[in-house]
Order: sequence, then structure tokens, then C-alpha cells
Amino acid sequence: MYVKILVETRLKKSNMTFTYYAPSNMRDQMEVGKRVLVNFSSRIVEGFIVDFDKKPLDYEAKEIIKVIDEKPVLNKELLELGKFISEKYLCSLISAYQAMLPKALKAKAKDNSGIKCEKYVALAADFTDEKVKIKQQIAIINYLKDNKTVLKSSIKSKSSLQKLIDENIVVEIQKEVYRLKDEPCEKQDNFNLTKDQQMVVKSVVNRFGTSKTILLHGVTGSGKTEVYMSLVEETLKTGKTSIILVPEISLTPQITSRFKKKFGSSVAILHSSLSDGEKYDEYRRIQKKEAKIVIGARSAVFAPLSNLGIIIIDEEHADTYKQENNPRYHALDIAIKRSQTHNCPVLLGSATPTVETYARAQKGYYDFLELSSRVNNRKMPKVTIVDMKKEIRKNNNLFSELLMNKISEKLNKEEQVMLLLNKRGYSNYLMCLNCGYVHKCPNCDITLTYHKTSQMMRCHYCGYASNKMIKCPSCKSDNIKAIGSGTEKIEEELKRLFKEARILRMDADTTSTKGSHAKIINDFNDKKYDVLIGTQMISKGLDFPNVSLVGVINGDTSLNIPNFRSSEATFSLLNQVVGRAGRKDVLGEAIIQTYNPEHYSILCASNHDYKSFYNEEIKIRKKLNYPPYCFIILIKISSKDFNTGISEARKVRDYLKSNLLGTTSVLGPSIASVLKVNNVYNFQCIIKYKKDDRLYNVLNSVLNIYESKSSVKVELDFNPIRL
DNA sequence: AGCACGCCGACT
DNA sequence: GTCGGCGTGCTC
Repeated sequence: MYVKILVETRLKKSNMTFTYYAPSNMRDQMEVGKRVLVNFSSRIVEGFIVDFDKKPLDYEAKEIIKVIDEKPVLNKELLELGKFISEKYLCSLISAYQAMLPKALKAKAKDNSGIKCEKYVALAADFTDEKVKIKQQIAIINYLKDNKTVLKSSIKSKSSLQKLIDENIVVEIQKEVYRLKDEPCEKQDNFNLTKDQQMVVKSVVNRFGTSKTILLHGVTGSGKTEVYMSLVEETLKTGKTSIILVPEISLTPQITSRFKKKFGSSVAILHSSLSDGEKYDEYRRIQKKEAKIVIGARSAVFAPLSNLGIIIIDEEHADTYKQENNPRYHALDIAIKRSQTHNCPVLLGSATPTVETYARAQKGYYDFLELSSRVNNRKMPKVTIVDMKKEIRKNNNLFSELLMNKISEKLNKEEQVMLLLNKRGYSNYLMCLNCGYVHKCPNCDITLTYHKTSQMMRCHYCGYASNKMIKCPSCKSDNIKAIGSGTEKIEEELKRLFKEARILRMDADTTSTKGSHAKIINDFNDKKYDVLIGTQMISKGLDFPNVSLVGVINGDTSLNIPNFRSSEATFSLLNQVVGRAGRKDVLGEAIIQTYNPEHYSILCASNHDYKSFYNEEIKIRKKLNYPPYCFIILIKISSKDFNTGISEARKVRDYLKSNLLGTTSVLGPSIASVLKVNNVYNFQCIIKYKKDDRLYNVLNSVLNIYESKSSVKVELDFNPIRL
């Protein structure tokens, strides 16, 4: 018997399979979707069985060494889904399969995350206790009569037990165990839905059994989570399963714990901070149909649930749903594909949907539902915009007078404050005031960020670190100044201004260790701190009832990034963070400090006005021909040599221009957002198109031309987030 | 990713 | 005339 095996090679042709011989003693184990161990080019590697084959004519097939899995790791649906991904994003089939699986089930994984077993003992089916005379042994038998199956290690008199096992009176049982202990928590969380929420639930339930995509536009605090929970409950009633995607699971402990409380052990959580083994355990609970509800980040969209009843994508606009390395898939595309296979709806929830999604809903391509008021008619926070151009004349470059006064007012009332600054570290960079020298990363074309706590300068791209610049290496002056400010500096400044305030900082630097996220969130929730300073990670999904003031230190940071989505990103971030203020009975207030007080992103966010924002933004997208008026593909061309990079990029552009339709525009080459990263020079071309039948063929041939060239790398990004 | 094969410079 | 540099291509 011959089988086609897919192994990990980086060649694009590697959608090509390799034929191996399965000896007769393995035949009944051969099944598509299982992994096997094979000799491949003088190495031993793992691969997937994808098909069966005839005996090859022109070469001698090698033998399969071993079949790894008892059950296929890729079921029929996932096998098909992988093909879809490799065709849609022009990536290799193997990379698609690898992306769908948890680490423990990927081909060529290291082996320590497999099934964990514990030994149990029980009475043999045909046991007789006539022969048993010894007290100890009788005690064990009686104990087993009452308890049926018990953990072997729980029986203290080991020698007596062993004797019983030897005489076949007691049998040993290997049982798979899950590393994550199911914390017993009583199922609870009964809530009453508001009229609006009930309407939404009803509308979605009406679409059960169809593959409709539905946008739920709900303002912050409108109770989308309750809607999701109720929909999951309805789905369970129909005997079907659910997937709930959240932007980043470690940031949403509050949502996951509510689901756990309500649905108990039928919830599986695919958490990025789980170990590989723990993840595998959760995955197996899904495969075995023990879990009917899966909550997780992007990759949870591949959860091998059969019988899907609904896929929910919370915070639909979040850019974490796009994978930023190969295969660059978007979870929404995958969700829609799966919804078509399962005939189940996809529900997209957001207070600030992407312009593309909203436009599709307007056109009727998606169905549209709305939650326009907050639960219990709580008021939206009152937002004040502060013009920092005026403040700077008063020498306030970090905190405006208003923000200062408000912070001290809230501290006096023992209410909590959140401050957003979307930049970590202490300062953007260090500059010599004498000659203007700025320390750059030697590997990347970017300035080093100064981190005061560690007295280091770091590159946020490649991780390069260097000691703080004390003397200018160019002119030897010691007149060094920190330019720009990050979360560290805000923390320091705030501690100086409010000496008795308890201040907590949350950014990539303080949350690098396991569990630190949760600790910060819990500590702040327990009011161990008065002020939480953080980057955008404080804006997502957190619900602190005692926060009455949210301050945005610099509302412009995301506005000045040269990218057609920067207005959208700014609006979304501001709207989101402002919504954190005043969630329970405290009226919320928010202050946005900005140098662009008249910009529509900022004005609309301050009025909680999505529609006006959308109307402004869509005009600009139309005028400049950006999505949703076209599709964009980014082609990244990179090389260790600057000149090779740019000349090959020009060749790519010329090739695309002469082979694609005239209605498709090819832009570039230009320098990528950062020219040099890790000593590799990056260039890019951009394709804007509406419809082009030649596109996939042309792109495929570009990839084919470059796949064998090691001096130049060409990568595609469909619908890039950043340009 | 490895590893062999092969074509050119440096040196016994 | 031989050793070894690494650019190129293949892996059932």
C-alpha cells in the first residue's frame, strides 16, 4: 500500500506530496489526516497522510517508519479548510495545516506534550474473594466494592495491592487525565435580558440553520456579552456547538469566567498562556465532544467542533484576528467559510465595526442588528477634548490643567482613574542636544526606545538592547535629552505629582510573565491601586466598576501613523477606552488630550458617534480609492542587500503591471514601514483591484519565480492591516 | 531545513 | 594537483 504524505518543506511546490510505502502490518492504521514518521532527505520528520497512491514507476518509495496518531488530527472538514486557506492566501498546504493545529499536534513537534496518564485500580470483573484471607487485602477489596475505580496511589498498603493485582483480583486501568483541573464552580449567572437584547437574540435565533453573517453594532456597555451567552444557550438547546472568538483571551478574563460559570465544563478555553500540554488537553476535550463551547483567540476559529451552530466574533474590528505571519489569514474569512460548511450564522459584535464590515452591512451583504442604548439606561461618559497646543504654552506637555484637577478630584473621592498612553518605555529616543545625534538600532532602521527602569535602550522590532547613552558617541557631549514620552515616564511623573496615590502600570513590559496580566487586573479591581496607566491593552474588554475617569494622554499617537486605517484605529481606540469610564452607578468622565482637537476621529469619539465617523471616513476611502472600494494586496520584497532588494522589487512591479488587467493598479516599489529589520531590507509593492481574473495566476507565477531564489524573499499579504 | 554536488581560489 | 569555500538544487 502506498500513501501520499505532506511534509514540511519550504518549497511552494511542496503542495506536492511524497509517496511512501506502508508495510502490511500498518495498513489498517492508514487513514487520511493522521501523522506519520518518515525518512525524508536523510532526516526523520513527521508528515500528514493526505491521500492514497499507486506504486510509483520511476523511483523506489521509502517505508513509513511509524504511524503517530490513533485518530486523525485533521478531520475531513479541516483537511478541506486547509486547501481553502492555501488557495485563498497562496500559502503552502502544510503551513495551513500547521496553523490550524495546536503545537502538540503539529507535524514535527517535540514530544512532551502528549497524553498524560494516571493509574487507577478496580476489581476485576470475574473476581472472587474466597482465597483472600489477609486483613489488609480484604480491606482493599471492600474499599473497591464501594468506590469502583480509585486512584492507585490513593491506596496506602502498596504490597497488598500488588499481590491482588498479581492474582488478577484487581485490575489496573490507565486513564487519560487532563492537566487542567476543572474547578468545581456551581453553574450560575442568570441574568435578565433587556427588551433590546431579547430582540437581538430572537433575530439571530431566526437565522439559525443559515450561513448568514450578521453585524451586531452595540455601543460600549450595551451588554453584548449577555447576548452572546443567551445565543450560546439557545444553540446548546438545538444540540449544536458554538465558537466564541475574542481579540486576546488574556485581556478578557471577565468574559471567559462568566461563560465558565454559566456553562461549566462544556466550555473549553483555548488560552494563549496555557502550556502546550494544557492546550492539547483542551483540544482533545473538543475532539471528544466533551466541550460544546469553545472560547479563544484567532486560532480558536479552527476548533474541531462538529455540528457548529454559531460562530461569534467579539470586537470584530480588532486587528488581532489577522495573523501577521504566514499564513496571513483573517479569522473572519475562516469563520465565514466554516459557517457555509455547517450552515450556521456568524455574528460579528462591535461598538466600532471596521469600515469594511459596516459597509457590507449597509449594502445588505451582511445582516444588521443594533443595540443603541446602554444597559439600565446608563449614561455615556461625558468627554472633554483638551487642546494640547494651548497647554504647551502653559508648559504642560504631559498633563493638562484639567486632567490634573480631575485626577486629584477622583483620588479625593476614592474613585479610580485609568490613563492611556499608547507607547511603552520611558521615552521615544535619546538625542544629543549638542549635535543632534540619535542612537539607532544597528540591525534595524529605527531609533532605540529608552527604558528607564532597566537603564537600557531597546529596539522594539528586533529586541536589540544597549546601555543608556550617557555621552554622545559622535561629539562626546553629555547634553543628552529624552525626547517623547512613554508609559514609564507618565508613571514617574504621576508619582511625583501625586505622592500618596497608588499607581499601577500595564504594558508589554509589565505583563511579560505568566499570570501577570490577571494579577494586574485583579489588583486594580480589588482597589489595591488608584491609577492604572497603560497602553492600548487597558482599553479592551475590561470592566472596572469603580473607574470614574479615563484620561487619554495623547490621542494623536495612532493618528500620525501613515496608514489609511489610522483614523479608524484612532476612533476605535478612543471610543473603546472612553467607554471604560463610569460603568456602574458612577457617572463616567473622560478627557482626551490632543494636538488635533478638530479631527473627526477625535470629535466623533468624544460624542460616541459611530455613524458620523463612518460617514466621514467612507467619503475619504472613496476619494482615495481604499477598501471597501477596492481590495489591497501587499507584496513584500526583502533582501539582505539593499540594491538587490530594490531592483528585484522593480522587476516584480514591472511583471505585475504588464500581466494584470489595466483596471488594476500596481503601486511602488516603496520602502516598507521600516526599511531595515534584523539586517534585512524591506520593500513593498501594492496592488489595488476590484476584480481581476488574472490575479491569482499572476501572483502564483511571481511566487514560483522567487521560491528558489535565496537572496530575495517575496511574501504576500491579502487585505493588510498596515501598509 | 540539511546535505550533496559542483565549480573556483589558495596552498602543500 | 588537492583541500575546502559556499552557491544551487533536491528531498518519495
